[in-house]
Amino acid sequence: MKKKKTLTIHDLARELNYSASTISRALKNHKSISKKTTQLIQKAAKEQGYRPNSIAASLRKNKSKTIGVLVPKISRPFGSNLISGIETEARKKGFNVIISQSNDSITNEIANSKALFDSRVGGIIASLSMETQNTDHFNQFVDQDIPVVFVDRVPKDFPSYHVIIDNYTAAYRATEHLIEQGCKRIAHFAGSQHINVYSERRRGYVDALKKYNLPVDEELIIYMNSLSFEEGQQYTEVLYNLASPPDGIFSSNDTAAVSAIIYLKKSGYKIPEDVAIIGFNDDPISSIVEPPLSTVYHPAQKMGELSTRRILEHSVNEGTEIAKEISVMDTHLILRASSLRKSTHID
Amino acid sequence: MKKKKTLTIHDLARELNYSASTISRALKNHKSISKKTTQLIQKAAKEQGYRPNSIAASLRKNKSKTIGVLVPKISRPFGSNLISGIETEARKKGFNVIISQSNDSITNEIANSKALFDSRVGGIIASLSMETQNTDHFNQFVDQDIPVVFVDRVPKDFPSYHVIIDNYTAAYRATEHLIEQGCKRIAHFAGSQHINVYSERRRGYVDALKKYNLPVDEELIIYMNSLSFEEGQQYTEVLYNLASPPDGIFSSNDTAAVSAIIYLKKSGYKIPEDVAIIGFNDDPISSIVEPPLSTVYHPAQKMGELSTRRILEHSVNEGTEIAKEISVMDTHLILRASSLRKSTHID
DNA sequence: ACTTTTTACGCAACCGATTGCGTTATTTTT
DNA sequence: AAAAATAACGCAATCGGTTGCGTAAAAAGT
Repeated sequence: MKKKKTLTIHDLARELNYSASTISRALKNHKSISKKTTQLIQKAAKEQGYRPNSIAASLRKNKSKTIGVLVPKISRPFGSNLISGIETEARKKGFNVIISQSNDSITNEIANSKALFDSRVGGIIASLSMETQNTDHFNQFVDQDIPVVFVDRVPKDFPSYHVIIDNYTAAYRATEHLIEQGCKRIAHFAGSQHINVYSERRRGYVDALKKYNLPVDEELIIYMNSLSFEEGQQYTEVLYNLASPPDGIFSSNDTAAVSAIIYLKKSGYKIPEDVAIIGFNDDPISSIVEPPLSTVYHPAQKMGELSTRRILEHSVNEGTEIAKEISVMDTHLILRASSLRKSTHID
Repeated sequence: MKKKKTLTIHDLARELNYSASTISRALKNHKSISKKTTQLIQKAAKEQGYRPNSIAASLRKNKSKTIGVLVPKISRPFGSNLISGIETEARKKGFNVIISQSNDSITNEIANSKALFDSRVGGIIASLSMETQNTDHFNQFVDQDIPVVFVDRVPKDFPSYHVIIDNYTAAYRATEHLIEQGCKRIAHFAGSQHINVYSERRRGYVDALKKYNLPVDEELIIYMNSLSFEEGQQYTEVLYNLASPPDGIFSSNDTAAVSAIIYLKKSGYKIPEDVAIIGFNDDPISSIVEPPLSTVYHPAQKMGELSTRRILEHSVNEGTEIAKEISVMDTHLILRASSLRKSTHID
């Protein structure tokens, strides 16, 4: 099994009696090379299956056509849809995508950021881990003029692009919807409050209650660590052992919302009559659970595409000053049976 | 915003009065450098935040610590779990993971394989697109002694590692289970038959029927293109407009199985009493649908981890002859309410 | 005390493409 | 016809580590 040597521009140069520079330029359609020569070289390259070594090009140009991605978990719908969007947009422009996941650990996030830096990515797209409070490990990129785009879970202050949704308004609308459906005591499944998305969702929830003159009862705000299925079940039980349990739940994600639906049905509650529920994200399970879960559409894939475009723009306008620039993407409520009470239709 | 220059070993060399070779060796704990010098250099490197340029190393060594991944769709549970497993295992060993998705198009698959080759990946893990019948585009890797691992959807003949499950036996067991539950007319949702996983599942289904002396009725075998939710609904309708509709369905994936459940419930059928259903994959929706879907556990994450280990082994034992070597991973039935008839318990 | 080995490092080529600058040969301009 | 401009290409340095080979000094062996 002898390794066939890969063809280089030098091999082509020797064979065609041109210099390596001419080969290189011809392959890039550089204008200083005559049409005839260019065609001849490109033909030969193609026939012999020449494949450029992008490692060499990256080294020379001191930057690679690669985008580094740093997300909490790839296997969650948000993570995989985000990455799918990034991949789609990146590949269109000939960029590769290197992925990494922090598993919501700051230690991993730091280690991964170093690995991505070492491979000299041309840009980085990151969604912060649950544990991340300090973002110094992203400074190395800024120092090198490598564009950083934070998406969804973003830091408070960092001079870079942000691609987010309006969590506050979405949460406000979701809560308002439950109120319109007649809910008087609405619980909220909240996440860690140092993460922007969860604190904003809580804020929207609280403000909606206030707006409609409903009391804000801290007893009804459940702070979860991971908003997992198990946590959802566990805290739903707690909630419905209260003296006066809630008649509505706004959950910060679909997983916990679905687990609440399943738990409550088993306990004999009617959804949405006894308890109206709305989630967040529009994960696949939300349309499968019975009754189907109302939720907030989360444009993960599109956020990935836009984040990538931000990186590529910067890559073109080399040296553009990086400043904080925020793109807010649209979301909307997806109303399904878990929150739509018949009475509404009768009204 | 002037770009800080990145520190190189040459900078360190100048500053510490050593040659670049010594710096390089010291950082790698090469034995030919004295302990004292090694410590001194490592200390200085750390203090000044030296970060190796892995692009340069890759060029020189003519191979990168990078694994290329080629899957049909990242956003499907199988794709994202596979990638998650790959990422986890690769990062442990300091390898990066470059991803790409074919969206089940052979054209994309070929283009992506070229892109991965151009970036000189150290190995490649691929799951074939629906359209792939010819795998010549993977020869370039073999020619360069770059290890290729095919996973799940694999070609018939290709001298490389394969990581698969025993689709035949899993399908046989799933069908057998339906028969044990009393089904006499079992339909099968099949995928494209040139893809190993789908033809094997069909084969297992057919052999189980034969084994139990049930007739194989081609009318009950539905060949779908994508096994999507929509296709599932569409063909379930066809199936239940037959003169004598089936009393059981073995679907090649969960998505179509779930769509059948939903369609059939809406049409007034009882699951599993009228129709017992079993799917394949154990996607999250399968445990959420009502009744919960029986299915075949598919170890996507573990398959990713094992595939990665195969690549890394080869990377260590440089020049190992690449031969066809197949790893078959365990699966098992997950039995839930969609297929468990009460009568069984009464027997 | 002299030879052999080992230790500790430096030299310089190399990986493959890119690019600023320079050099002819050919055209165009005046 | 001489000067200027342009076209078409080559030279050689460069990107940042890596590594085979060479060498001087120190240690070990006889």
